[in-house]
Amino acid sequence: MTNSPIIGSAVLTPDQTLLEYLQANKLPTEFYGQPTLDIARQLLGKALISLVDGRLAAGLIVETEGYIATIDPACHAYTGLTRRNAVMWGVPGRAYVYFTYGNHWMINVVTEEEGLAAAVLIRALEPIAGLEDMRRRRGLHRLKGKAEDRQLTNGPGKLCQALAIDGTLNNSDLAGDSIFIAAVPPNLQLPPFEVVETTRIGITRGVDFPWRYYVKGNRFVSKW
DNA sequence: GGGCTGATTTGCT
DNA sequence: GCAAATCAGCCCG
Repeated sequence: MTNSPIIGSAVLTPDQTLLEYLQANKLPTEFYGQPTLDIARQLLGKALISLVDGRLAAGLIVETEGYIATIDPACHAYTGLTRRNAVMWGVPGRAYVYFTYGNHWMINVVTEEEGLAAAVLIRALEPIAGLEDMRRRRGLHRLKGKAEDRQLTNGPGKLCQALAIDGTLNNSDLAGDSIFIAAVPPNLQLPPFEVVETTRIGITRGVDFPWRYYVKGNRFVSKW
């Protein structure tokens, strides 16, 4: 009960029931074959779920960025196939998880057909389930309240830590069991929102591409 | 709230 | 060697 989300009209959703709903509403693999930037927009409001160590943790995607190797110097695959970026060249609907800055894992959704390297970086989530596990993994266990909860998942490194996503999940199927993306039940959906389209964060090349998308006004967005 | 800086490892040049 | 799709801590005010 302490982990159950309370949304809108104070409907309590036991985690077990929520998990069953999410598992039944996974986005189909065909979804990921659409153009990358369409996917980046459509992922807003969908849930990213992790079932690691038997624990459910999930959040609504509120910020994404597209990366497309053919024309984008900021894309890891821009200069060609390497061992690190190999998953991006593969089939759509997989997770490209990589390590950077000596500390942080990042999760991307692989898009486009096999042979075209492209992906959508998931940059921020609004937590909807498993908040106590997120606090523990983030080292925020003693912190309570909304101000601190914002720190759980308002950045790409933070959300991976909160959901226990690391390199062992690289190339995993996003319609699979460990991590997956799904539509959420009505009581957990974001209220109707506008999408802000702007330039990407933390890069030094391709800085003018307006390939970052976020939910306008959502407080879990990393930067606005 | 904003700016600066160190952390810490991987993989490419 | 060094830059990297970042973050936390510290300073300032």
